[in-house]
Amino acid sequence: MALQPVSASRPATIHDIAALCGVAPSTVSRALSTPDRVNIRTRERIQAAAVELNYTPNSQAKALSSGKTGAVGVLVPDITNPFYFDLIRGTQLQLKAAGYTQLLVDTEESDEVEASAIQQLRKSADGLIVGASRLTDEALLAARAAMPLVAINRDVPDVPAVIIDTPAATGQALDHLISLGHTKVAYVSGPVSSQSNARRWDALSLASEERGIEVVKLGPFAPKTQSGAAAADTAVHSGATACIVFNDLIAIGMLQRLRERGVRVPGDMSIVGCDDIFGADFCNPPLTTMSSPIEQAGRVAVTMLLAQLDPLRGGGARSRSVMPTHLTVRASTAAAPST
Amino acid sequence: MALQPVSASRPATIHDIAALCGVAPSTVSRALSTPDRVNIRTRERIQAAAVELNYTPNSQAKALSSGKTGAVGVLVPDITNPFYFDLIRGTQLQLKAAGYTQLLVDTEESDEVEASAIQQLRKSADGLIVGASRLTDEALLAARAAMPLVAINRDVPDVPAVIIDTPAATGQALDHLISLGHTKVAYVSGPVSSQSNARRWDALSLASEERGIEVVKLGPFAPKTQSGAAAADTAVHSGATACIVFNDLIAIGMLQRLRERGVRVPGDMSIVGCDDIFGADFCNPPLTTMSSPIEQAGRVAVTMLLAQLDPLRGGGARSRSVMPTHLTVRASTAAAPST
DNA sequence: AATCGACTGACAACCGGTTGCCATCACGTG
DNA sequence: CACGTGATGGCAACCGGTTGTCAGTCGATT
Repeated sequence: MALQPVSASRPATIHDIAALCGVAPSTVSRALSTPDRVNIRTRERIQAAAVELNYTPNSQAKALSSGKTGAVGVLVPDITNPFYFDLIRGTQLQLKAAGYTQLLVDTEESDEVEASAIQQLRKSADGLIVGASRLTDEALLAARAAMPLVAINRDVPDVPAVIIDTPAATGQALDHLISLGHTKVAYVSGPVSSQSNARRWDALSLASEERGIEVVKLGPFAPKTQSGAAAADTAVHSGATACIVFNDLIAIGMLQRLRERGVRVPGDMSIVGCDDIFGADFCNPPLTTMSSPIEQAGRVAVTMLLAQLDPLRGGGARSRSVMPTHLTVRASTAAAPST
Repeated sequence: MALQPVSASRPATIHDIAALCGVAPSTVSRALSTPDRVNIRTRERIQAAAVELNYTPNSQAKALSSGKTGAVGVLVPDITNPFYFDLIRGTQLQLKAAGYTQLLVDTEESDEVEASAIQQLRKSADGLIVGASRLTDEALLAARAAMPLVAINRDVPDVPAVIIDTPAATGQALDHLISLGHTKVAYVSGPVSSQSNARRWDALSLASEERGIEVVKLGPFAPKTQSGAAAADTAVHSGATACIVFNDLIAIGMLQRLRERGVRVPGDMSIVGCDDIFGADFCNPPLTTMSSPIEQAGRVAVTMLLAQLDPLRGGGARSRSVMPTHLTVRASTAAAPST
């Protein structure tokens, strides 16, 4: 595509094209959106004029009359959480490929902000992708009833969702720690309103029971590096020799605090993070963590949403997609200290 | 605000309210947007009905008739670059406070994508914030002529801009390295299309001349951690004992590569990054870098843009804002190795 | 009491498209 | 040659608001 300069004059409308070609505006509309409905010669004249006038359809007007906005809202609790970077990139790529615009909203980890954003977006978006919703099951179901929606990391019956299966990986993480000789493990938990957190803890306590090992729950902690200091102190005090941490942000914060306190990682304490975010590979020591295909999850969510929007093309749309997760072992885990 | 459940029925319009109150739609419109224009009793009846019907104005329709979209486009070259996280958060916060919606677009470091995004946004946004534009000066000026716009880190006459003054900090960085005894310094450069890169190099070569020290230019390299490997190898080969690097992403990548190669940082080679992004404080070793008030830059850009949009309120709107930058010394710089 | 103007509400046009419906026309068929 | 048919283009209503204009009401002024 040639680099069209942005002209300063008023953008062209279908009326301008119509006047230039001596046809009715409705014919222009058809020539551009339902080409078969118009004689080929007229159509070509119109298309040429459209190019000449550098015509771009007004998306507002289009949305108003057709009811389709061509936009999809993407809600995330915290834009600055690197976890969501990859998610956002995934949705952005896939939406763009399908000709949709992404409306990104930061819900600030608040159910109220989230609810009002959804309300707002009912008019301005065709569908929604909701990351780690803080809404109640009922509210999410209601939202789903009002408009096409795909949840990410939120498991509610009848709400289409992409689930990153970190609970399954917690078993792997625990086995990894057991194989290193750890006998007392702590789970450093995230926000209470996070369903991922609950699911992960459930899976972990079940797994620990099966394996006959003690796992204590610490927290909750906010999913930020700054929370890592408090988490680290609590972990040390708990007497555990290894921690499975809600996410890498907290884990990285713990790493820093532990170093300050002279607690060696992994010598004195092993740390397992979750998500394998940007930074997990170059922090000190590099973090053993549960790797998630986050960007792919974003792409899958978009695909599922578009299938809802356009059932014809979507075909056999899945309403639930579970993304596998695996443990990436780096240098923050090692044999338990000998007592 | 109460948590309004999202209802499944068709959203209410001013016509619904009008019917309920037995007035004309135009009166409803005025009651809500020009309250003074309507008798207080009618107004209150209408407002009550609006609340009861859970009315939300249709932003598309509003945009179409009023010409104001209530949205601002924010263009960044790469969403997954942590530098832009902070910028995005800054713009998001400030825009939201002013009642605007943020339309985030990733231009993929491409001038073509950027130009077409701007073209697209002319209709759907009231103004634009363009981060690190890849456009030519002329194209950017033309865009500015077509719609309100604030550039970030792009210095073009007559284009309002927020400039993060990293060039000034390069002098500090160089002095820091000189004081540590370094005599051969390399500048690891970023993309050729980046104006920040050019400005930084200019400032650096000027400063080096004044101080009578040799600075060689390496690169260009893409602003990604993956480029760090190539950059590190080139830097080692150049014989320099210290590098000032285009940004922290490349610098962090270099850190990793240098460790792999057994080159000690800062023992054998000192590294200075730029931007102080997420991760610069916890990489290994923690990075000496030029800290920028990035989130603040985003907020300032929004303020400047809103002043353009609403000259009445904006008052004495500045058309250029320079954000100071300072050197944050961490552990990636130390005395030059004795030969 | 007549005049004036402020206040208030309704009507209708408009923003830029989409779409149902109808009129026209050319063509093929019986 | 009359008729049916499909292709093609125009008209007008509509999406949900905004806004200019006008008419009616009412109190105040002279």
